Amino acid sequence: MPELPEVETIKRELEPLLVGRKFAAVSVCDTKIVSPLTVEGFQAELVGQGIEYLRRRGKYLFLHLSSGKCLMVHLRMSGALLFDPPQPQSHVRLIFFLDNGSKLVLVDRRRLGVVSILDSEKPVENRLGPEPLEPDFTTTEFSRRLQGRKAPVKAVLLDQKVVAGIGNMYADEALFKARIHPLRPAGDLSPQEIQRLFSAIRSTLRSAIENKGASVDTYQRPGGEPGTAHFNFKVAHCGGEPCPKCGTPIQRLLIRNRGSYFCPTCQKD
DNA sequence: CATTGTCCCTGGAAGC
DNA sequence: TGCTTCCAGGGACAAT
Repeated sequence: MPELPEVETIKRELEPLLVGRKFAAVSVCDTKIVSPLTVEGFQAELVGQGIEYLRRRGKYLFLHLSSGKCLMVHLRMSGALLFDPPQPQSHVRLIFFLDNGSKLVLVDRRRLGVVSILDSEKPVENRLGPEPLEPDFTTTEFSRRLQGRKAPVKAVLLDQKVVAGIGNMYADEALFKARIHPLRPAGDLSPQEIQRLFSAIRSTLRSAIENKGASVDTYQRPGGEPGTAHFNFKVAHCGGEPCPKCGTPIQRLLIRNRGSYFCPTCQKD
């Protein structure tokens, strides 16, 4: 499930392969993914367009086109962008043919992924909070965004308007590292806890990027390789296993219908 | 505005 | 063995 580190990895690895290329043709294998555009409308926006640069914002990926518009891609749960896959793939939704004979294939087993053509990043930007690894994300800013919120801190971390790019796995990992129980009301955290969580979010995401993302489900990099970040997971998807710090079995509970993993000893209520 | 619940979607696992 | 049911979860959206 691509979260910030996975999308960042995909962006970095696709960048040298795509920038400077042109779209020669586009095959739409699943018309739902380009909705509300028609197949013809989607193709008309892309064919002949050059790819000038790539940008990631939260879990969104943008390919900026020579027309000034951009192709927005959100992979959601099961999407992947594969560059020149050697084997025929199942669940192919879109094929982008480039002017050098290469192709970029969007596969998405569960069909939750979203693709659209936008005039700018603005509509997405307006829905997102700060980038957790950029300088404008500070403890003061983070603290201000948690202020007064009564919802569980785990739920608030998943709110993309608070911080962009954190998903279920990295929220659990950051809370464990900061030793904070996922059900604590976000607005009740002490300044020390906010500082710990702030640092934990950043170090968890940075380390995951260094490890090229976590291949827990269907995530694969554009060349088909897995990431290795999941080998460092302490709690995420580790229900029943002993906590690496104290040996207590990792517990799982549902918060807003999201499976949440934590150590009941290290993360006190 | 903050918060909560529902829906989308499908392959694999679990249950009968 | 074969069928049905449940589950994973990001984010848009509606309701309160």
